[in-house]
Amino acid sequence: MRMTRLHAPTLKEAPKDAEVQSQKMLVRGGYIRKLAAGIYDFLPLANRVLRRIETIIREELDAAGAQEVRLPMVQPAEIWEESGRWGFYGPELLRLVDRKGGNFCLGPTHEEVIVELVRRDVRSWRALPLNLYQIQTKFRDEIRPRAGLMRGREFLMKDAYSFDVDDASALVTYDAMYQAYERIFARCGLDFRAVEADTGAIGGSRSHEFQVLADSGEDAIVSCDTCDYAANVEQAELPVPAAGGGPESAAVEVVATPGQRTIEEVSAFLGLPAERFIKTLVVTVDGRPYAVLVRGDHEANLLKVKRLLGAASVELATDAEVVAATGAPVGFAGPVGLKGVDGILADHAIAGLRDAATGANLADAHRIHVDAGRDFDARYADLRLAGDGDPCPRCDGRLRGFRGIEVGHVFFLGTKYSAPMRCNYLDEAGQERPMVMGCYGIGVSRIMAAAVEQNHDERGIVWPAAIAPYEVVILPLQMNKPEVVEAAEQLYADLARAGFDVLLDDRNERAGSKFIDAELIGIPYRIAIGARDLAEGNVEFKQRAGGDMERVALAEVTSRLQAARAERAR
RNA sequence: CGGGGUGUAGCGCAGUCUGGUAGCGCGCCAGUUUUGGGUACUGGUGGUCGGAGGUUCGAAUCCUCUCACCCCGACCA
Repeated sequence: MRMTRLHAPTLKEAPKDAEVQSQKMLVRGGYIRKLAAGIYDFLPLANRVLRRIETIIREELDAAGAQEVRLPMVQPAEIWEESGRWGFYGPELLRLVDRKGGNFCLGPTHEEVIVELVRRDVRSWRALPLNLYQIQTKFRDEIRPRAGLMRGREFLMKDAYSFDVDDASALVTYDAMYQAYERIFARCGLDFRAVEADTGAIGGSRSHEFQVLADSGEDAIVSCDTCDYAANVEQAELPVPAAGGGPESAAVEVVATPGQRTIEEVSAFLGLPAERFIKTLVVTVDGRPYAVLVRGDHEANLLKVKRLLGAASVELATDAEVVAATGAPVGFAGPVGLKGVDGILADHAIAGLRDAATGANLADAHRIHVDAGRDFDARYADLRLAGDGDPCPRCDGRLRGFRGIEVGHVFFLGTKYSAPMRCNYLDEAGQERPMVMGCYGIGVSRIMAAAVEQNHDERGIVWPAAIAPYEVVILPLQMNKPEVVEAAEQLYADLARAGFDVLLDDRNERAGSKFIDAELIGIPYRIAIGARDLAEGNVEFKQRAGGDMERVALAEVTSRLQAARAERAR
């Protein structure tokens, strides 16, 4: 491709609404343009990157036995009512009404559509397992789209759905997809971790996220420094700590703490370290108030509360609800004598606490010398959020915290959709059974952004070669020197013939502009042709990812690039 | 949805307080010049000042309403 023909409008300055590096660089490099909040145009360079990612996905999924389909984006409400999600999904589901008054939505995901497709035509155990996937634009009306492509409303996604005869077979499929995912992200040149994850709104019983490690990631994950345990912090389990205990403290005493609400304030005021505090959160569980206790230096994980109680919703109580439950303003709740709640739940770390401090359920007052067990009772469980430095639940190692960008997610769904939607088959005994499903997503456009987040420098993008829009860029440095232009044209033709995706910067620009744009766009290999070196029959070869500038004979360029390719493949 | 902020040329911004009919840098077009890290100079193109209504002799500027976008939070996962 010639730069004079390529529609890649590069910018010197990033638009002011760009927030993260990937967004700034993709906009500046002429890859994307924003049309509306969370909705982007993909220009030719971006389209090429997306296609290369798609190709890797298709190769690996086809090899794993999946088949590609294309499903509608506009979906009728009926199938969502049947699965129970029409009422459940919330405003994130963009709903439409057609001219006849029929209700539809833009597909945020395709479980309903695929189940409708499969149950219609698949009746026999002989047809299973079946695994279908598509690569398609999805729409989720996010309340707040942000971070460019990383959390848009419209985005490109690969979604796959598997159907098996039983759990054992479905787990084999799950593992095959898990391994295909590892190959896909590795081939894309990403540094990632597969982590145990919550199943969330999709539902199901087993789930892993594939997280690209990047400081700008929205997700917090922990990974053991010794074994291979890794999990989203929302999901991460913590081992039950050794029972604390110790001598009984003095009798509980109420002390005045005027205006001191946060652990930090009270800790400073009373001169007690945060780990001697019992933090008391009032939460509303399916409409009923509960107290959740965690140590002052810990954070509660409300998802764990939700799972423990099997609740549909758990949220932090409003100020009014706190007052109703504790009789005191927000900031002074405590477990001692707490009557206004349906139950008191406490993290394991609370069990051994002696001589602790906590809210007094009175305005401007706290209690000290509080002993767990003596002064209050609670139901103990693992309720806190894991973090950097916490013990691993599987071995003696320590958990380390990372930020991640979720680029893939695999779910073991079981019969969550197949049972209510009657997606059944007949087994060998002629018995009707629900199919056992799995679903598997990859954020294709998000991979593009994540790759940039993980691979850039101050000058621009540094694409992993496997997903770069072009492999080589040729820069003729003096367009007024016929021999330079001629050599560049010849090399361009030769490299194309040798099977390289090559870009020729044939613009009548100065050398500086060409270098700067080539670095911004991030093409892995750069061949600069200048009159001085050319007189000796040489050109300059440089890899975007680093390394020194190499002087290479013009005739050797193709073999030098082939060597670079081979090096990469190792 | 709550809080905060911004809308003026393709991009980045000044002008708004104190009303007088729109400007700077970059880009783009033409020419000259230059040619190994965003050359220099000259000339030029380009704007319903987010939109509607109002006040006024006169509104980018003041008032009312409205839309869009961004940030923090909640939400989602």
